[in-house]
Amino acid sequence: MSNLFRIFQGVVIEALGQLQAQGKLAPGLDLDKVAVEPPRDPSHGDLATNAALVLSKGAGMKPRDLALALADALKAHGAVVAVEVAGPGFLNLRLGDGFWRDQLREVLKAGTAWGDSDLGQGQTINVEYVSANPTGPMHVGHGRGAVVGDALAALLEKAGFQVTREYYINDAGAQVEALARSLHYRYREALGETLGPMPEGLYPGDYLMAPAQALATSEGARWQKAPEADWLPHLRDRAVEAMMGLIKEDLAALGVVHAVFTSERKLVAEGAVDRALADLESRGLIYTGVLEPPKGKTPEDWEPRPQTLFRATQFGDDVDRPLKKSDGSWTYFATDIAYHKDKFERGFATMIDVWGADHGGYVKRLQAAVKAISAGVGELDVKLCQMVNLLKDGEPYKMSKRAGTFVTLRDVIDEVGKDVVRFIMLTRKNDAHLDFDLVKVREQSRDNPVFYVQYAHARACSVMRHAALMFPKADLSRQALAQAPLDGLADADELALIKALAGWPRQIEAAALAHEPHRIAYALQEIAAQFHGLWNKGRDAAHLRFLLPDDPALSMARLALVQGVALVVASGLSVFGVVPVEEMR
RNA sequence: GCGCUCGUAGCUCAGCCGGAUAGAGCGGCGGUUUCCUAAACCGUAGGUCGUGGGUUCGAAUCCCGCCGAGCGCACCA
Repeated sequence: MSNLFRIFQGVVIEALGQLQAQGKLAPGLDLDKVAVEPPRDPSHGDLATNAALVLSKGAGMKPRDLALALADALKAHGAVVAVEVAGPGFLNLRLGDGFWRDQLREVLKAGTAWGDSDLGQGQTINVEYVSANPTGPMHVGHGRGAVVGDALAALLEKAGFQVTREYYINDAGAQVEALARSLHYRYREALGETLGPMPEGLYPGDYLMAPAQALATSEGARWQKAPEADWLPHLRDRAVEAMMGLIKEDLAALGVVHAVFTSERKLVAEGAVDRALADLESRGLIYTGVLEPPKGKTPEDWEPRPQTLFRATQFGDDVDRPLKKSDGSWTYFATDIAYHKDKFERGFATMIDVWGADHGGYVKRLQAAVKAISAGVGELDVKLCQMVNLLKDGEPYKMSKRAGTFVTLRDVIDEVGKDVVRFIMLTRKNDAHLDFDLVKVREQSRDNPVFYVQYAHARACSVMRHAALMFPKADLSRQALAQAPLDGLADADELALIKALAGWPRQIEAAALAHEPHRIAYALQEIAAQFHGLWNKGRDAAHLRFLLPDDPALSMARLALVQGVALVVASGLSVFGVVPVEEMR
């Protein structure tokens, strides 16, 4: 465990135990609320604990008295150089410079594994993301879900969870039948027929032309005049296969690879839906009833009729939800229940789904279903991704299929590169709108976070390269730097940067627990800002420069810090699936 | 009408399962600058955290009402 805040939480709890053993503190207190965190204001110290505040009531002591007693106990710890009671009863701890320098050694020893955590204890988590309908290439919005899901999966892995990346193929509904008809249409064109514009409700994009041509070549005209019922299943399979091929190419271009692809059609064919619903049925959670129309917005063709309903209201949903369509087939919800039951039975008590925000109204019912099919054990977290506003130099870059300015995910990746796409997609909370400016993301300026963070890494690498020239005989490997004397690192900003690097494991754990990969982007920007700030100090004050030709020893100490920065930036970028650059072009 | 997501500085947004004087970038204002290759740097002004209650030692954070924005609302996914 490298999260020193968790380590010191243990230290505090141990100290409290000592007080209890000495009869200075009441026994049997609930210590769960005792937290150790960084103080808002660094001048307050390095660590702060609320122990006295949260325990005072149960202990029957004034917070300040408890704090003073705890302070005495904590002073015994070797790394602690000062303990102060502050405010209403906070305890601020200050750790010695030597402790922090040792933390930097730990960073160097760990390399990009710095921040890896045992928090998850190998617990399995299923992250389902993208799951775009196989009806065409991915657009930019899908790309956001892809990046968020992928980074979240990597983040959880770094935090010690065992993650399965999964894609659910919606290959069973009316949409893929429309896709099959669209393919048939293109197929007839490929065979030489001249048809008008694609009928309403079909997929008019030209991405079906190649699969249609392939179909015409390999299977000839046998489906050209045949009745729909004869060719539809076959063409549907061909079309889905082709579209999944497209999607996988797009994902590959983005560096996203799923471990498991689950087919809705296959799930239905194997009877998973029947089994899941039989299970619910046996527990009395399914009934036939008539739903009220939504108040204030009654659909025009509303007709009260009995439906097969799941008792979602028993699990926190607002109304009971239909499982069968009027034609007798399953609703999407019914198959989704089966799918999540399947995931649960495959060993995933914790499931995360990444969806577009327009599916927000669907969250409650599926969470209700997960509770129902897992006897309350399973947990579903849904991350909703808001829209991506594509801009070009501040102007809206409107996407319109008709005007031919439809921008696919692939277009954007080809234009700015996968690493830029990935990073930018993670610079906002998933549920906030995201502006993606094709021009600004390539600017080399302070307000372009991709550049700013990459530049920190490149600058650090640049300093290392210079060091190799300046001190040709020195061993600059991170292992060697970890052994170097670091006493020279004494400037306040240097120590502050070390503390930021030392706090990295906590950032990883907090982001992982919250299922919020975007926090890593902000953490990286802060570390980059501190590093650039330190570099800039060297411009005016020559004695603060990293490389001092006349002082190899101090240079080595500072190179340890520079190398530490590069490693932490690389550690964070690896979570994002972004390659750290060694120099800016 | 109901539900979901949200409402923080002029703009774009952070704010870590409640914590100590609310942060960053851009923009504004005032300076500095060609420097370890580095496309700048330093300083400064600016906020009733939509609003009204409540819980708490303590609320931007949790609960309720209201206002406003986006999304969704049987049988599409």
